Amino acid sequence: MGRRRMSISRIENRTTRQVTFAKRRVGLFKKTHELSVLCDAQIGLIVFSSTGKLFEYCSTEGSSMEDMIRRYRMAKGIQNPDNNDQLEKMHGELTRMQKETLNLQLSLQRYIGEDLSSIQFGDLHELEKQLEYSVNKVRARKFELLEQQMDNLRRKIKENQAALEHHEQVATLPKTEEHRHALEQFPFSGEEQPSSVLQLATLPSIFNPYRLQPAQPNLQDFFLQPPNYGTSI
Amino acid sequence: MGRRRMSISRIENRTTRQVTFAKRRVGLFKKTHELSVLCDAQIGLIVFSSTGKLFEYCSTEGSSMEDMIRRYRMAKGIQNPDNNDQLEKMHGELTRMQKETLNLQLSLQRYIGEDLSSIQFGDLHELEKQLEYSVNKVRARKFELLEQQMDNLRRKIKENQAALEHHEQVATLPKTEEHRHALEQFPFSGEEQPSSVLQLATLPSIFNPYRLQPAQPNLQDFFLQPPNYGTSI
DNA sequence: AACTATTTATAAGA
DNA sequence: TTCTTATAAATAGTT
Repeated sequence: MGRRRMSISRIENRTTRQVTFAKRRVGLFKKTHELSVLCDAQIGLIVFSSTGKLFEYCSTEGSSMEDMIRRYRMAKGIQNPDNNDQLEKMHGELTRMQKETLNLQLSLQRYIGEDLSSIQFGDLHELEKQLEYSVNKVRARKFELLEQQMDNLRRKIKENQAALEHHEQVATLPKTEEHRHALEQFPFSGEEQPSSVLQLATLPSIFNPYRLQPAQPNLQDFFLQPPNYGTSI
Repeated sequence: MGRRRMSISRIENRTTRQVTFAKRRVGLFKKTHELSVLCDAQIGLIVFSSTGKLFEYCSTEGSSMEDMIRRYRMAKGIQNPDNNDQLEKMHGELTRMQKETLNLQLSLQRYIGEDLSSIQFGDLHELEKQLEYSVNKVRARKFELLEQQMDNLRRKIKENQAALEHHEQVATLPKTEEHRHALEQFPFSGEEQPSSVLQLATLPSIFNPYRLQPAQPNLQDFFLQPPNYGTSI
């Protein structure tokens, strides 16, 4: 539809191509609009020029290209594959975690001696035994640490004494004071621990969780279950 | 471009509209293709007829409409807003829950007497006190329940005795056997509890979580942290 | 689905 | 660029 018949293949002349693009682009959008109006069709048109510029048309009824895309995907049976899958997965995980956390919280409550009214006698007895076992373990551990400290102190005293005796032979000034000071720097360090454990022991108190604060309430924003009991000690 | 000039507004005659749609649709797709070829443009065209049928064109170079959509969103700076937002949110929640669960698991470990090696002496002492407090609470509760049972039994015995005495006056057959049987049906039901608590007490054992199995390992599939310690009693 | 009178789109030129 | 115009293409109404 011009002065000359032309074959449909890429226009090599850059200028001509750009001019043609501009003209035909307008024509295409016009025809698109006409079709959508005349025939009551929903049309979305996305055009990227060879220079990368974006032109779009959408026969919007209030909505926009995104709605067009949604409808397109609906029609194709594609449910936003990548993203939706992930969402599903995450939701499942969240639900499971929620349950797990709830169970853990309930367990902790029992060990903390809260809300015992809902426990049957037999289970109470089991709980008592468990707690006794734990106390014994804790006491044993305390004893262990105390013994180690004692050993350490005894050793230090021995060393001190040896040094002192040696000193009395060599010089007159006693170094006892210095030793005591060095000891006070580390008020309790009974055991030779592997470094990783040492690190753990010096972590912030949030990692000594048995003195933890009540459960974070942030989930209530997202889900509907309201547990909301303090795990206070 | 027809026998008659026509205004661009919805064609009311259904048949005419559908015929026109078919004709113009072909024309539109042809023009779309021509533009993409002549001017080296990338074009995506989505058409829904008024009857809901989908037609699409995409100037694909190996890729398809989905790539077109991706490029479109890139160009618009939109990164799938709704969905991505939700993903972000969920991920945040999951991370928080993970931390919470980890903390709870660590707490439980302590109350169960496991992995005490990483606890400092002072904290051990606190833990001991907490455990002692819990044991006392549990024992108090047990005592409470026992007392209630005793009261119940005493009352039943009294009733029994009264009934027996009354019986000796009225008939000769003693009803003691029947009473004992009735009691055995409920081996331990000391207390008059509110119905909600009663319900809780008879829930499946998953809700008596202090005898719970080790933490569910399902998260390892999804995340990289491997806690994996049994919370066995 | 094919025809054709007419309108519309547009290639090339100004 | 934009406007003009000769001509190709599209298509409304008809068959």
